[in-house]
Parts: sequence; C-alpha cells; structure tokens
Amino acid sequence: MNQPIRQLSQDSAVFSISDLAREFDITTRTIRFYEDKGLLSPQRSGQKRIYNRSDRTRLKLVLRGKRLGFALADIRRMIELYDEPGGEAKQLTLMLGQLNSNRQLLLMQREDLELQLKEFDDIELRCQKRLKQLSNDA
Amino acid sequence: MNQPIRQLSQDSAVFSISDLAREFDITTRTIRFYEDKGLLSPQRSGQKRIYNRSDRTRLKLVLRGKRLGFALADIRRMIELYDEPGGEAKQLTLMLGQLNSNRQLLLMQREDLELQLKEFDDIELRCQKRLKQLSNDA
DNA sequence: GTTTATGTTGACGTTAACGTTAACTTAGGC
DNA sequence: GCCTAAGTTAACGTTAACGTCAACATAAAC
Repeated sequence: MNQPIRQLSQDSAVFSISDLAREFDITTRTIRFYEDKGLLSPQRSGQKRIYNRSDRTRLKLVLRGKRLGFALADIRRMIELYDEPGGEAKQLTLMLGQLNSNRQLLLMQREDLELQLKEFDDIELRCQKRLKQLSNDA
Repeated sequence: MNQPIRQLSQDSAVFSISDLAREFDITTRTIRFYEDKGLLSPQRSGQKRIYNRSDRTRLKLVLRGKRLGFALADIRRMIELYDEPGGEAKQLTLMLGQLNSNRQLLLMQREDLELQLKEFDDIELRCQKRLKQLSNDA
C-alpha cells in the first residue's frame, strides 16, 4: 500500500487518499474535509476512498483556488461551473454572470499584484543604492 | 466632528478613525486591531487617535496586502521594508532576501491567476456555444 | 446641563479551515 | 494468527481576523 493503488492503463489511474496527500503536500484530514464540504466525491471500495484522474484534477483546482484567496464555498461554485457544460438557458446565463463577477475579482487582484511588484522593485533599487553608498564610504 | 478633523493645508491633512473607516469601508474595530498588531501607530490627542497622510497610506498598503492573501504579520514585515531605507549592510542584505522571497510568492500567484483567467475564458466559450445551440433548437 | 455623536479600553464571541486525538476496521506480510 | 500500515468516523481543539458588547469619557449642539 505504499504504491499508488492501481495503474492499469494511462487514463484509469487511481489514487489512494494518502497518494494525493503526498503529491500535493496536504494532510488526509484536509482531503476528507474538502469532501465534507462537497468539493470532492470519490468512489468507495467498501469504506475506502478511491480517487481517479478527474478527482485529482478537482483537487488541483481547489488548491489553486485557495492560493488565489477564494473561500471553499466559492471554489465549490466555480468548480460546478467547470463541469456542467449543459443546463437550461436560464441556468447558463446565470453561470455566465457568476463567471464574470469572479473574473472581475481576479482582474482587480491582478492590478493589486502588479502594483505590489512595482513597489518591490522600488524598494530593491533603494536598497541597492544604499548598499553601494555604504561600500563607497568604506 | 462629521467632517475630516482638520485640513490646514494639502499635506498636513489629518483624519479621525471613522474618517478612515468610512473611506476604506472597514470598521473602526478593524483599524484598532491593526494598531494592536503593530501595523499602525497614529498620534494621540489625549486619548483619541489622529491619523496623517502617512498613516493613511500605510492602511492602504495593509488592505492591499490582505487582498493579496498575506497574513497581517507578513504585511507588517513588508511595510517595515518599505519605510526603512537605511540600516547596516547586513540588515539591507537581509531585507533584500525577504523582498525576493515575497516577490517569488507574488510571481507564483500571478501564474495561478493567469491560468484561472484562461480557464474562465474556456468556460465562457463553452457556455456561449451551448446557448447558441439551445436557441437554434427552438 | 443633558442629549448625541464619536471616541476609548477591555473582554468574550464567531467563523473558516483545518489539527489532533481516540477508538475502531481492514488488507497484507511473515 | 498476529503485527503493522493505512484507512475510517466522530468529536473536540486551535488560530487568525475580526465582530459584538459593556462601561465609560469627551466634546459639540441645543
């Protein structure tokens, strides 16, 4: 049970909970917690959870969402956008709205990010200047 | 006391705690909390806090840091980088290290962000496609 | 001089996202 | 058949970032 559970072919790869935990450097508790929140729903073999490639991808999306500062509930909705290409027109329009509002958040975040990077550049320049000054004084 | 406390000239502008709370849409409790954590240190007139332009800028930086997902303790260190242009060579080198590690975080975040934006574009395209399909079926 | 708005300092409450522990099951290795 | 590694559920604990409330001060407005 130290190796990935099974690996019959390329696409039917299957992972245990601790496989994923190791790969993404999180705890199994975290993965189960995400399942509790409706972000994952792996197959079961008896009691044990069995994850496929799609589950793994979802987990990746969750972790990226987290890194971007979204709450788990938001991430859930974003993932739902992801895997439902169907639905009625009304539903689709609603999805588009959700999506655009999330996009706006990211765009604002990008602005913050670029500003902060520029300020880091400024600080660095001033530090370098000061360092040269000090080495000249010596 | 409904107007900004005083406004003698352009640069000596001064704000009350609720001026800032209103401007940035946060509570006074939040501002006091940030002071507790060492992120702000306004003047006092008796008991009351008095904020100047520099305090206001610091608060802005704090809020941007938060939006970028940094913890308050990290933000504190980043701000300290900001207003100490001096110090010894050893200290400056240390600052540069801090700064570069923070920069790396932001660069990784930018990658996540661009990826997510691309995926949003994908989802939108698929939604639009599906909508056209539905309108054609009618 | 008393209401009213704004301010203050504690101190306890809350929420999200897990950590930690306990008590138990299950599948293989020897 | 027993041990160990990995898994399970359930429940309580923890931390950061505030919210909320009490009890009080102060200054302007009437």
